[in-house]
Amino acid sequence: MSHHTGLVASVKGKGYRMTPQREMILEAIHAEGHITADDIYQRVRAKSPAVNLATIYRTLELLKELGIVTAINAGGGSIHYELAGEQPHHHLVCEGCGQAIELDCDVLLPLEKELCRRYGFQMNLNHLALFGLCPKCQKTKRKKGG
Amino acid sequence: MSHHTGLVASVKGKGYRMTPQREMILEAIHAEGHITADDIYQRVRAKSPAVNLATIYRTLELLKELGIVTAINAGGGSIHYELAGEQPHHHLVCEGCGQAIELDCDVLLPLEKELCRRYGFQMNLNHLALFGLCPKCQKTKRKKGG
DNA sequence: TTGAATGCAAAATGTTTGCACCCGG
DNA sequence: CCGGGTGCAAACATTTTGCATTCAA
Repeated sequence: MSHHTGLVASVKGKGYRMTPQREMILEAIHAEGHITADDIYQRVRAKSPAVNLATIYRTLELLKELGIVTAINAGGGSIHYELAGEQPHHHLVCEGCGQAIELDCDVLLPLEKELCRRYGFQMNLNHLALFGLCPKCQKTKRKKGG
Repeated sequence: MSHHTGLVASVKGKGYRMTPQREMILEAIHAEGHITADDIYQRVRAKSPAVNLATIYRTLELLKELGIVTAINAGGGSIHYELAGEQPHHHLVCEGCGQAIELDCDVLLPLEKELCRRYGFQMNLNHLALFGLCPKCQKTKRKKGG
């Protein structure tokens, strides 16, 4: 009984088949929190070398449609995926080293309110990626000549 | 005498050559405000069919290094470029109708401060796109059944 | 049994690079 | 003149697609 049993049920419940590939993919996403298609591929291949990258992408597409995972375009190459349904949260993506820091969603509430008040704009809080520099890379940049 | 004369001077002033290609590329960015590499390519090709896409990318790379243009990763495929030096600004992008509302940058200052205080994260305020629904599309969505 | 799911290979997309030639300063 | 800039072609990285085969239900 693995930790993503509920997700397996989600897929089956919506009339889709559960395959070992899909189970491994869900497991990988669950384990990493957020992960790229290729990282899922590496992880799955470690268990089962025959699995194909196309399957990863097709499965991710399906899981997106089912609302089970969300895509995060963190910029700079590849898309990250994570389980939806987790309470909405956000990432601070470092433009220096690429790491993504998790961001408590309450940090954004004042901004959400203000956008609504000033522009009548209803901000999408499903998932947001903010770009910038993490503490470490700020230092590095200062050394190199910023 | 075109409108991007100052930009041409910027490039030459920093010891780089000004070529017809670079001039057309600058003109395209200036004309569109923000634009993808491929859209620059189309625009430039209309004037001068021999120009190569690789030149567009190499020029954009140079212009970025010189601080003349900024790259905006708006998610979903291709990177947008715009002239730097414009005062930093942001967009509220409506997921319903696609329109982009300009956003005063002072709205983001409290958030910037908080991210710095809580995470030591230095947010990139060059250009930000926030997604959501404009007032009109909020109404539409309510009608259709949201 | 049977059509959804997979593997494989090839294509599409966006971007980068090596190299010989060219031309702006 | 000469090194930076260009065109061209090919490589690259990520993602998508067509098709024959396989397997979950």
